[in-house]
Amino acid sequence: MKYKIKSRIWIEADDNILLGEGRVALLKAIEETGSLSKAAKTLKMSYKKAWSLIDALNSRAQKPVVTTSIGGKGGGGAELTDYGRKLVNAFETINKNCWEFLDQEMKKQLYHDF
Amino acid sequence: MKYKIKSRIWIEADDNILLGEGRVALLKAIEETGSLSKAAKTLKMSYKKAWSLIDALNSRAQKPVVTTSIGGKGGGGAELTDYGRKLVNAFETINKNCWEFLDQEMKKQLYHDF
DNA sequence: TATCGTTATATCTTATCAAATATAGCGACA
DNA sequence: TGTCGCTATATTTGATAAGATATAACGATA
Repeated sequence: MKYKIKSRIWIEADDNILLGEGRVALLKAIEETGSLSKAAKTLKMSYKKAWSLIDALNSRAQKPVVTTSIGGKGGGGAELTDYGRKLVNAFETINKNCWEFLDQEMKKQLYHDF
Repeated sequence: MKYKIKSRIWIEADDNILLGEGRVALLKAIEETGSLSKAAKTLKMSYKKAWSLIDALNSRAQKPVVTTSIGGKGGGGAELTDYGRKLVNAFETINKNCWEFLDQEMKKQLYHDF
């Protein structure tokens, strides 16, 4: 059997994307670097795109996910809120469980044919 | 809770997409109409795109999924093979199960917060 | 053998999205 | 008070995907 099953999950709020794999990766990079611009750089993403993603995320989430500061020591920065960390953890847990579930489902089907 | 979880699954063969929701919808339309061009029309898709999808599908699948004929009564046509029908059924079963699984997973997380 | 609706394919144009560029403003700190 | 790296935002350019258009070939049927 050479077939592989893949998946992509995301969370929506009011029919708009709130959180998907890309935003989760960005959130994790923000947590590691403490800055939106550095996070964007490590993900080889434009600052603008990173900012847009976080802006949409914050405006649609029920509580702030990322807090930012301008100026001051180091020029400013960005960091996750506790709520943001919870969201990331929940997303990654569900995503991992989904992969395992789908692998099982695929094996079930393999008993039959293909 | 206003958050909703969504998903998209697909099957790959040799790191190329074999079957996803779009192609499954196309296959079902082919089965209903007996023709690639009519199927494309009902899905508001260009014939070219439909043909490309089916061409990729047939060339990557282990067995033919769609058979076509040119000329003759009605000008020709397209129909699913038994193998194609099995693929469609397997995909839709897995997809439906995945949705249910994710809804459950989401509820588990809701016990905690959000 | 002319007609018809289909498959099959190439080419060109358009639209959409991503990327690049530019610029303003901020506040700690030296 | 000048510098620095960062956030925040608009605008322009470029690349890639999608769409439109055109055309050939095919075989049953009348």
